[in-house]
Amino acid sequence: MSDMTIGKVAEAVGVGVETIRFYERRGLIEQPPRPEGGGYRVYSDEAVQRVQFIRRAQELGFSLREIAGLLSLRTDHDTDAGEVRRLATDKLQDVDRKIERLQHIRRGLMTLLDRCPGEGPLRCCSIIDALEHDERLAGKPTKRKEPDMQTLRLAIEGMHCNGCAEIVRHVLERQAGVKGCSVSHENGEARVAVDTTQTSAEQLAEAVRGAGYSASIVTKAD
Amino acid sequence: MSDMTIGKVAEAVGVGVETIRFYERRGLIEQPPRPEGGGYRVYSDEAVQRVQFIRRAQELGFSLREIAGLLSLRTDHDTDAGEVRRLATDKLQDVDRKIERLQHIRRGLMTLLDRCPGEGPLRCCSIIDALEHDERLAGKPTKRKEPDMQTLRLAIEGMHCNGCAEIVRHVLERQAGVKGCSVSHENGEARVAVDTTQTSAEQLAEAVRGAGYSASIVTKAD
DNA sequence: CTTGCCCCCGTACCATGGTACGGCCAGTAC
DNA sequence: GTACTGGCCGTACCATGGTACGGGGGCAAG
Repeated sequence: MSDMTIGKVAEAVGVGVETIRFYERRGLIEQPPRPEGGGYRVYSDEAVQRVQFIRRAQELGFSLREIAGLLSLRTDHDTDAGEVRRLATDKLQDVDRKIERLQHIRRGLMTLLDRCPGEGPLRCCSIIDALEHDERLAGKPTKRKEPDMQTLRLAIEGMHCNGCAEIVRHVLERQAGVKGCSVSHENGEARVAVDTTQTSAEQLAEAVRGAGYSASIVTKAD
Repeated sequence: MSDMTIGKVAEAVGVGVETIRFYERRGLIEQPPRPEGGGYRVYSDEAVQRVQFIRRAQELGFSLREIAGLLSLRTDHDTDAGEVRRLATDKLQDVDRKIERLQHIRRGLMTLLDRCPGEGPLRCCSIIDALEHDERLAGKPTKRKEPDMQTLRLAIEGMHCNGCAEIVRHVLERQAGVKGCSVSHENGEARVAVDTTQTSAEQLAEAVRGAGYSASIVTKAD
């Protein structure tokens, strides 16, 4: 398996030869040893591993720049696993933001399709109409007047690990009006920054219960 | 309002001057009339409308190329509204595919974070480990062996308008295993296409209740 | 009539993740 | 030995949606 040419590596991983050279230029993989005078690159199994690492990380949504970071963390033996975890949670938030944005777009399209007759002459087309004149499209989701931000605290039982805390955090962050929150599995507590014109401590607690934990209100909105 | 320079138009719409010239180069807006010999561009209100049209369409997820198509449809009086609707539904599917892809990524990240200790030396890091050796990553979320798709029906009370129906739809679509659903505020009913190996009618009803509506099961999985 | 702001144009550049091309050389198979 | 496959290298190019820059000119107010 060792001593492969670039073409073999590319085939093994399922990418193009040019792609591997591209990763090399980007500093994601180091130049493999070569016979002096510069003949063919000679790759080992590790190189294949490395390229697969890159591909898997890409599937998780990491950019090449971020993957370069992951790879150097991996090599650096002082790295704490918490650091990697932090990168992963950052990426999760990033993905959530993208999903949120797409769902906003989705709602817009649905609204338009809802009132679209679906046929007839163009001047009846509600979609074109909306794009031309509309304040409704931008107007509808923007009509949140004067948010009232507060920080609420919930006591939560039943979280066994950080994974649980993570789940609770995501449940909370999905709630309307929640701008951010931190959940500690050690303390059994969540602190939630929330716009109380859009939700209440009760609703948040209920959402957490819906995810299978017990929740009670420590500090509620005044 | 008429006879504006490019800067005024840009300000009115809230984009950069360069952006307008860029749209012009792309053929999205035609060269406005100018004094012979070529002085400043003179824009009318229509130009502002047109740029706003472009921006709104972008907010709905259309690319500039697609917007060029929409604009020419708009000008062409033979266009049937059905054509526009088709473009919008195509885009909706497109958005749904992107959401689907992001949710796949999301599930992968969550799986990793679930089994991550969150601290300790790097060799214990399950995330790096997974990226290095894993078939599990692709394996875990893919190990949905033989999904069992069914259509369930829920009776839902408390939906006052299409906005409510929309909320319910989104709550349902967030549930694991839900592939699609339609919610009618008139009928007080939701039909949900679901993989019953991943969730149940009860869970879905509970999710709807969590959003503040009452839900009962009309047709459950067999 | 001069100052100063805005606009003109063409071109280059940003990030992102590659893909393509052309001329040349390494290695191998017959 | 020679033909052929495949690797080497630098550079250019793809789409996407702009942003930046520099040298020049229009236009209006003071």
